[in-house]
Amino acid sequence: MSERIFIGVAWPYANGLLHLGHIAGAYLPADIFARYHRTKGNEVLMVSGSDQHGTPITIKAEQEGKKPSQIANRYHQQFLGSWQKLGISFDLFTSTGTANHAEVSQDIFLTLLDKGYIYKDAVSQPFCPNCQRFLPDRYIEGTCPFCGSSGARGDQCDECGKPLNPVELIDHRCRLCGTTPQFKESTHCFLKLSAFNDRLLTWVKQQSHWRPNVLNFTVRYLEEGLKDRAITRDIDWGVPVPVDGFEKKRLYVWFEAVIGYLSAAKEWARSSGDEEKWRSFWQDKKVKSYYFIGKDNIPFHTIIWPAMLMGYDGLNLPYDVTANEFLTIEGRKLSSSQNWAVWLPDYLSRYDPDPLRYLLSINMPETGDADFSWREFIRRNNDELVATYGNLVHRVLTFVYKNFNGCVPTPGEIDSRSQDLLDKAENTLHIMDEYLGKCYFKEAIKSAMAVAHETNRYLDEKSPWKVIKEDRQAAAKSLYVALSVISHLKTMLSPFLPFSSQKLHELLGFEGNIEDYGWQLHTPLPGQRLLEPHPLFSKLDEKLVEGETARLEYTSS
RNA sequence: GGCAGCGUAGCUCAGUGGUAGAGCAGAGGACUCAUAAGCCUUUGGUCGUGGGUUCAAAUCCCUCCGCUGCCA
Repeated sequence: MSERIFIGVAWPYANGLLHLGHIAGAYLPADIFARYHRTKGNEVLMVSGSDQHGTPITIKAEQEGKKPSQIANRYHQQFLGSWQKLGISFDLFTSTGTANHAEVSQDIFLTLLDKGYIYKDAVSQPFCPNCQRFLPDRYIEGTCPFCGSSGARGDQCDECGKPLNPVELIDHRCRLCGTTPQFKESTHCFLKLSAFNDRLLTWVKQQSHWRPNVLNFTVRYLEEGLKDRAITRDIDWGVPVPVDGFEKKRLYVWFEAVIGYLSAAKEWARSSGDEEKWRSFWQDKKVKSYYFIGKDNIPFHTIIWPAMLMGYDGLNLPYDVTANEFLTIEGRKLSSSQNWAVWLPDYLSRYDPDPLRYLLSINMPETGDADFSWREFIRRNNDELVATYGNLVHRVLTFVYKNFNGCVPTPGEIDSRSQDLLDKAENTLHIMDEYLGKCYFKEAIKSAMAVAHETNRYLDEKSPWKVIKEDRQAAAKSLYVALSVISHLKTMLSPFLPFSSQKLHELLGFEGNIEDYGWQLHTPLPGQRLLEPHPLFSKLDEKLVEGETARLEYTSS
């Protein structure tokens, strides 16, 4: 029975590069999940896009003397290149800068306004009399009242990390011209989150399949009680507020960005030629919607976005919000501003995608923070990916290629030891079904690797290189079984290691796209022609550890 | 200051009431098809500290220490 699965992935902010934390936290698990479901024959819609709005982008633009849209576009192009190289298979990766997104956001806004879930209220806002404009928190700087640093911003002090309100700053001033801001009344729109508190709590408590950290965090948040939040700002970069008198205001990013999940689905439908197709993912109650995000994003996806959807009515609520924990680098918290990170474009310029996908899969921050270190990366690549799996494939393929004219041998009758191994492979496929369906990625890939391990053991027991001298038929049988298991492994590992799986698919003499062969075992046929074997992965020199780690130290300030 | 999480073998991590686990690193061995890879055997932990509940605790409760995150 084919299912339909909607996959929403966190929207990366278009003011900086992607790093491994983003990948381990959201993009890789989402991609594994999408590939798995597509291989099973399910209909998948996986979308995301770059988040182009917000003051960090306008500040960066002003610093560089460019338009915000130029900054956003530059990073958007970078993102697209990274997805392609890393094999993150979005059905659509758009941005919040499209006319479609503005239209969809305004529709949701107006509907919520109309239903009374959005109301207007006056608030006091910092205003620069010289620039004649209201100032977002980040446009105010001054001296931090806690640590005395002179470069603190209105939202936070980078030096000591304390969050701040603009009024708390000592000697606060406009970041653009240095004038001391006044406080002026401004009318804004508020989302009436308080109206959804009870409904959300009832709904959330039914989600027993959510990860405990997501569920607990959300319940506690709701039990404390939601406060209404302003969803407009006095800025000119963003989605216009479709209300008279709000011409100089914009929708606040956290309200508008989550709507991207819906607007992207609509854009995807339009470009597929069937404008109404988005409905099959958003209005069919049987569809399950999954959201892959980092843990810092939980309340937006388990509270705010569901509240907006409840208020709008008629669209599917999230089925699961799989928030991953954080990735640390060499034991230290990742920090973009301190440049303590491994940047994805940099990684991809020097290494293959699958080794990274492997490491981040088997050491995914699913239930707790996980660490990335270059030493561990190289070790996992050399001792596990190359030695256990890659070498298994290579030793079998080269031996068969040399001794059986490059063709799959004919097995004869299968003995019980061989049958046990084949059964284990088949069982593992079912076990992985179970794990992947629940988004347990670590356990899933571990069980596949256990099959590779078992197959190495099997080969040593059967030692076809010795047996072939007296009993060619017996050697043919064990090699045929090994080839079969390898063929199964390429399927099991394909959501995790798409590039090498496709390569192995071809080495084994299969044609076309591995994904089209389905989530089932494909035994090569006796006589099937193999391609000349080449190793799937390469060993990495351990000396790289030193260089890469030093590079990290050097670039971080 | 409030809330939450974490602290398990040298390293990276599993393990939520019933005789401490995996991989890697270390030691020894048999093999040679393979990217000196693979296979077998093995060393190694009073599960952060102190207390409590229980027939039984890494696992539940409390104290403290250390680290992290969120909030104020």
